[in-house]
Amino acid sequence: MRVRFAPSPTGSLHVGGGRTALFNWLFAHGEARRQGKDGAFVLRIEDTDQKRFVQDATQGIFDALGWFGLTWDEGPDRGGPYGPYTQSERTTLYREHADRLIAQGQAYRCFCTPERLERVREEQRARKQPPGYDRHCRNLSATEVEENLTAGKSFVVRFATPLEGETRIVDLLRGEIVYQNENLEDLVLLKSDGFPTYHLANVVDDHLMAITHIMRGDEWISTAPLHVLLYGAFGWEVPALAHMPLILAPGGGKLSKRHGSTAMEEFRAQGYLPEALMNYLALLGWSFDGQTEIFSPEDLLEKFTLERVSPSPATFDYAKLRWFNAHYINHVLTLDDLAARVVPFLAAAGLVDSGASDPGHTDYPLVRDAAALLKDRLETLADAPDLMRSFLQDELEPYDPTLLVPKKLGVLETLDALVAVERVLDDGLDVADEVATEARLRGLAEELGLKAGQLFMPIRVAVTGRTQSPGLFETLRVTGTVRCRERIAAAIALLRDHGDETLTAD
RNA sequence: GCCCCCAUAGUCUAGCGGCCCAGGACGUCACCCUUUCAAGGUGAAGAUCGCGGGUUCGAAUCCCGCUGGGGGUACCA
Repeated sequence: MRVRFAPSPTGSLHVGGGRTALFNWLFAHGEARRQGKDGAFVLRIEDTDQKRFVQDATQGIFDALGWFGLTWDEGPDRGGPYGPYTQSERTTLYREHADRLIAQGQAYRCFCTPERLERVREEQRARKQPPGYDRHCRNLSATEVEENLTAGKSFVVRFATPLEGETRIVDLLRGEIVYQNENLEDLVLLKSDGFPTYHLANVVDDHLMAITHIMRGDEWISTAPLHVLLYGAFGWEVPALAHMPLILAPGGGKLSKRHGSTAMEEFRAQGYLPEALMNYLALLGWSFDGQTEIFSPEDLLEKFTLERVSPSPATFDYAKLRWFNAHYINHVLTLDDLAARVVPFLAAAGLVDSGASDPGHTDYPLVRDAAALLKDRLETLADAPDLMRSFLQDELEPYDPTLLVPKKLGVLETLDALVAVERVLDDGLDVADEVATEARLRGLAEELGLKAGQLFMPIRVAVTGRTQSPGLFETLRVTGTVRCRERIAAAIALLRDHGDETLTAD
């Protein structure tokens, strides 16, 4: 069984496209191969629209799919027995096929200008008729065609759609759908610039590339009968069709920038793990048993069946994606894996050297320790710089001194408490020993007549610059005795500097 | 306007005639844990299965209509 993913390089890969690619990949490398069949996933670039072509988009698609974890068996970059896999390199093929249809009388040259087409449509709209091509050139005589040709008029090639009867398509997810031919149009197969439209190129390539199953977005379902008619005109067998449900935006309609990220590369940049995105996207339209939620790529390969893909459109839920991502960070990734993945984000923030993902690097142990403390509150890898900063730099970012003063405690008491902590550190307390540190600080709280929390909060703020952090003692341990000592001293100085105003305000 | 698709809680879904006065997950709320915040644990609220007709002893499940949402209606894919 052979499937294909056929994006057009008009921009970055949309999550909808990413999911279509995923389902194709899961079908070929999972379902097909499990059945002992040959399962090939073909990547084809459909760059037939010269106006919308974007220079580096193809590379961007390769990168996005590669990051996502999909591998293709045949494609522009790796070749294969049915190449070339880029449509702009196959234009003679399409022209030959268009000519063949003209010779068979199943396609014709249309010399109508865009202006005329527009005028016709407007008149139809004015008369409240369905807009569409009026088939003006469908019955031009051979001599008329010759005249136009010798006059050098530009033309497109249109398919001569049957005027009556019906066309049936079988969608694997929906069953049979019947279309009345009278409602179908004479679609353009070849544009005046000699490039094919999607319809021609797609049908020709899918056949020539021996594609057995077409799994594509739902937006193609209404042109499917035209494609089936085309297969028929060529005398080819129609591949199995399955239209994947659309992904909708939270408020309804298409998912666009307005709602948040839409491109695969954006999710990557925002610190989403490919396996979390894959898990989430797989469950948007597919389910295994309605109970299981967590599926590794291997699980998906093992469990995916096209049969269990739902035909109804699904709304993209950013909150649930975040949950999956946090879950993978916290419960699925190993610490070493997480540390390595977090480094690019930390490096971009200037917190560590980009080589720190190497276990042999001097910064690595610190990153790993910090990751161990913070993994339960990282929703995305991009949260890492902010949350891990205090462990990775000597100097703390400036913070509001009033944070040091806990509720129900005065500035002077807080000052006393911090001075006491400083003394404890000077007496040789080693924060590397969490148990000893906790015992000593709890004891200190008692000596000072404070609740543990009242002592812990000023320390936490002094050491991290914020009121929220992992457990205090592990935080101190990873921060290190020297930095702790410096930061306590800095906090004391800070409180003294702001003492006057704070005291009078108190 | 015309053609087509879809329709279970705010969201993703299980369900394919009786096991369902509907199960799981996200989100929400509460409680527990607790040095803060998370994470985790427990629990709760939330769906007259879009509406109306049928078919059937029996329907979320089958049929029809309606409504709603979505897609297409390009020399874009």
